[in-house]
Amino acid sequence: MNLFTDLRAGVLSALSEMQAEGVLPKGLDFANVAVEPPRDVAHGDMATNAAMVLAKPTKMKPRDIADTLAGKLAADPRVASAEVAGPGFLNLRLAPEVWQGLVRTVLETGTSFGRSDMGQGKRVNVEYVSANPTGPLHVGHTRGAVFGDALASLLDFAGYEVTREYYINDGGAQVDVLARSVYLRYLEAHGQEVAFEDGTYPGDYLIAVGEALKAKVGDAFVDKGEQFWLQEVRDFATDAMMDLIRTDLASLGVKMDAFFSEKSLYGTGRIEVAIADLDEKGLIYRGTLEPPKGKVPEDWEPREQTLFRSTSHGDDVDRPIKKSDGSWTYFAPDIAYHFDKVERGYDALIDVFGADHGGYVKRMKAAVSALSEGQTPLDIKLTQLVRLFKNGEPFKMSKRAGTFVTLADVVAQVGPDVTRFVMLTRKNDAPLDFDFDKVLEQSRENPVFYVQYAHARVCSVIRKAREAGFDVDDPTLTGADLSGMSDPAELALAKSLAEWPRLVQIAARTNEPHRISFALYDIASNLHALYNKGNDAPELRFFQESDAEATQSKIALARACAVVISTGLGILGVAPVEEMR
RNA sequence: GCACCUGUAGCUCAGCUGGAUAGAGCGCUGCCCUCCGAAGGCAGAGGCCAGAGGUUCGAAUCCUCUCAGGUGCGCCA
Repeated sequence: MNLFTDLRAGVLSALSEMQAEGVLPKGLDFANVAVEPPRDVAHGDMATNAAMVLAKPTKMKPRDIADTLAGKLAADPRVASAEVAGPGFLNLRLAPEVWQGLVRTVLETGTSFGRSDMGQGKRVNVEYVSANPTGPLHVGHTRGAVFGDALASLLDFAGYEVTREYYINDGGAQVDVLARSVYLRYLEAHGQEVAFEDGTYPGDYLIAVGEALKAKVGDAFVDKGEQFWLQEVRDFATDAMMDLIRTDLASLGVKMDAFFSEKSLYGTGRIEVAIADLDEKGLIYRGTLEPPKGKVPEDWEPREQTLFRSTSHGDDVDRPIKKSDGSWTYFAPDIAYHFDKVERGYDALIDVFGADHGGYVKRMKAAVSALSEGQTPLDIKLTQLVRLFKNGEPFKMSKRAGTFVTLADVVAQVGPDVTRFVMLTRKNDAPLDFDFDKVLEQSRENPVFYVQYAHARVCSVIRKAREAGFDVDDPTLTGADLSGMSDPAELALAKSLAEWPRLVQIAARTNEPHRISFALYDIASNLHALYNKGNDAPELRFFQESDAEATQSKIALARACAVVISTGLGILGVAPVEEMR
């Protein structure tokens, strides 16, 4: 149920009636007719732009169309009044029963309120995190992980069939570096003095891996050349790193449906197949790229390479898929990976990258467009930097200074729920400030607290009513008499709940889960406003000590609010709290 | 030099498929607690939506150009 689409259907049927009566010509396009909440509440509950949209094609005056439409809509029992305003807006005021019915609907449908079939079961693959398996996840990864996970849940809620996927970059040179670093720790575990030079990972997290390797192979690799151990240590180390990463993700409540190994593309002909597909389409050729304009690398010299004609699918320059020595560039396995995703038959692909991969977007889109012949849309969401603060002071992250902040650090300090919510309080393409102290503050400034507090308040009221012996279970609340719900603060809260299904759809359509956080904040502030109003107006309090019926009717609204907050937090992957401590 | 992202109140940011007088929090100003719902509440001031053109009945939103900040730019992933 979505009040706005319901009302829009009413508007459309009134419009076609007008066509049947000859007031409006046939064959009009109603696609741009919208029914939306007006920005200014003084304009009513709903507004439609129908008259203005249709004025031009019909060569009629907007106000004439609006007047006739108003007459028709006034006959709708849901509409209390319909007024023409401004340049031709039609403002609708809805009958109180509509809002009462809405609260009942929320209580009946529970956490399914706002679910939709918008996605029509289409299969979407959301790839996120995909961090190199060379160490623990840090703060930047955390944002990508939270964003991707919430987006996946959001799309699921909007009726898509979602796969959450992680691409393991275990095929490149960085895993050789990892293997050598683990080997050093292994030697260390055997009592040797080792030095970590440039090009190795000195992090402490590899000490345990070195020891585990010793436990597994004993001294078999000591004093042996790389050719004896590199491959095995590489596999051992990447497995260990992936275990670490999975543990990190689990601590945030992120669980992938699939892990895809880059390594599985090498030596199996899978890269070759993907490239051959592009070759058949005439998009692979040998050539030499122009040097980049402006700042040219000092060692730049023209080289003939194997190139992908990505410019034919919207890229700025063609991209190399083979290095000058004939080996694959990193782009080649990525093409093969996306080819695999296309072949798996997804209706849409989404990649979540860090902002530093921004330069990679066009070529990836070009590749998917070419591989799927334009059939599989790929949306790439970039998550901007996270700036860390402590007590309002910027907190620089540095591997060398040992102030490297990992996902595990963040979760350990503020908990998974706060971490997730805060990471979703900005849109993905804006930088995010994360202050370790502020996110734990209990004040209105802190959206996490504010939203959780709203939910906890409702729970507390319900507990109180139960202690008084009132029946405030959901089935009872659903049947409560809501006819007394008429205070502006009550109606404002009900209206913000009515917008929930619409907001979910907008968020899903734009792939922007942060809209959920803002919607929840809005609902929470309406609840707090109503609660505060109860200070001066005792008749508005949710808990009416001597009146079970009034309590049930008031709590029905509060409970509906809690249900929606809980639903929204569920999409964000945050557990609602029942009391603040 | 080119590409992508960003630019909205003093600060941090929302803003729907283009819709009416552009919103919130903080900060600022002024009111409101003996107790029963102040981990606060109510009200107010504060804007050339970076700038200039254009499209439109209508632009913060779409197009072009300019300016400022961030990110990236063949043989790193």
